[in-house]
Amino acid sequence: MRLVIAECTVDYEGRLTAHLPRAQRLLMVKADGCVAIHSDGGAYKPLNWMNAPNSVFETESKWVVVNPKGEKLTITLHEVISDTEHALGEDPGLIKDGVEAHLQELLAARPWVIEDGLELIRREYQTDIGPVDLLCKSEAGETVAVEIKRRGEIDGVEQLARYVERLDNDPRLAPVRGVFAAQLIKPQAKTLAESRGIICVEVDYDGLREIESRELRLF
Amino acid sequence: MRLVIAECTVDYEGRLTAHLPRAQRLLMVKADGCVAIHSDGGAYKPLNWMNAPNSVFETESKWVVVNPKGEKLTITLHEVISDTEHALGEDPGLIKDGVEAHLQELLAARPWVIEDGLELIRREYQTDIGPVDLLCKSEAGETVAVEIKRRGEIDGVEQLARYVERLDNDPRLAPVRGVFAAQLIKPQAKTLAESRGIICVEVDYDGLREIESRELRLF
DNA sequence: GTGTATATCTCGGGG
DNA sequence: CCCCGAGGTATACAC
Repeated sequence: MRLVIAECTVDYEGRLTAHLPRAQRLLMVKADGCVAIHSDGGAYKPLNWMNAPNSVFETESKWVVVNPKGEKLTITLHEVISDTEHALGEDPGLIKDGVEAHLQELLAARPWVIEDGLELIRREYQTDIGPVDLLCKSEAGETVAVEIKRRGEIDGVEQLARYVERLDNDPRLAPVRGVFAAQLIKPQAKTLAESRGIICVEVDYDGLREIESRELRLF
Repeated sequence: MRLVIAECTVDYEGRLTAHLPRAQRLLMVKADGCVAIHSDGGAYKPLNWMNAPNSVFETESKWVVVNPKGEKLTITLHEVISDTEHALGEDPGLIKDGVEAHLQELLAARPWVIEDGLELIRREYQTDIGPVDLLCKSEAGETVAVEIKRRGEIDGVEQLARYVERLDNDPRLAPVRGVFAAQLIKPQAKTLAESRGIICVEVDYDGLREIESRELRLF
């Protein structure tokens, strides 16, 4: 990784046009060739950047970075304050826990948590407009499409409504109803869900993990 | 801005739980206190981070970063290879062009580009589920809700459909129809729009800018 | 490759 | 403050 501290101006032309007036900034060039220009504030997002794959053409006072899509980043260097390089090697990568995929796993194994008597037919059931998180059968014999989110917002309700509409046209599945399951469901999403005939269920993630670890300890 | 190259392990507990095994990485600390941990690849996104506002508690071999929401980032330093600091000063900031706001401005001033005889009533017309980009009146006297996007995708059509449904319930506005205007509209979005009775219009952004600059030169 | 859904999204604006 | 929408979203995954 190369780190350059420099007084620079920057121009980007691509999906939009953008310009950075002259100032001191950090230029970060990673091993894969991607370039990021950071100021001394503002979270982790750089002011400007160019992702790999790209090509860097470097002269004393100017870097021109282009990519195959025709985007172009031009960095004009007025003064270089520091220029260092460190070989970091491959990173073993981030280990995550607690995202939607895990919530889906937990619920797929325990669909009765969502609704009494619910039985799983299939996870990630494919439709021609995308995958339904859980396809289930209710105690009364209806098909139930379950959409799982960490945070339940309007988009998720729309997504589920599209699936239910599509699935309900399949005579092998009809009648189909929808259940929207999330750790937290926003009021707007609840209102929209109700008007679409979709049931909302708020799920206790920590409680589910508790149950999971108890089950694991039994075996 | 402080830049540290170090062999480290990292743990994050907050909105999720995440762990980074021991490896060499860049630790970036900005003037506002935010911390980002970068590997030597993977675009501009750090492996792990903590945004301002936060507090950093630093000892020889460990940094603990906590924020008011109760999130916690723990960095264990096994070996520090480099530790430098540079004062960059305030950044004048990015100047952008070509985003949705500008497209909306251009169309608000020339609604006839969207549809012959269209007249603007109001920009950012507020409804209880959000703002409509342009509210217009057609030559035939209907109300027309216009949703403007740079790239027209399914989400935008759903959003517009919600607005039209809501506005059509207002007797002062009814009948209301929708027009979906974008530089480029994806086939799926067109199909969905058609099934919702929404008209699609593809807008020539560069052409509009041409017209704008010609108009400016006249005055 | 396109299409779809997720994200510790980030960021900015409005109430 | 939260809510909402846009983003050069980036990223992963299925088809």
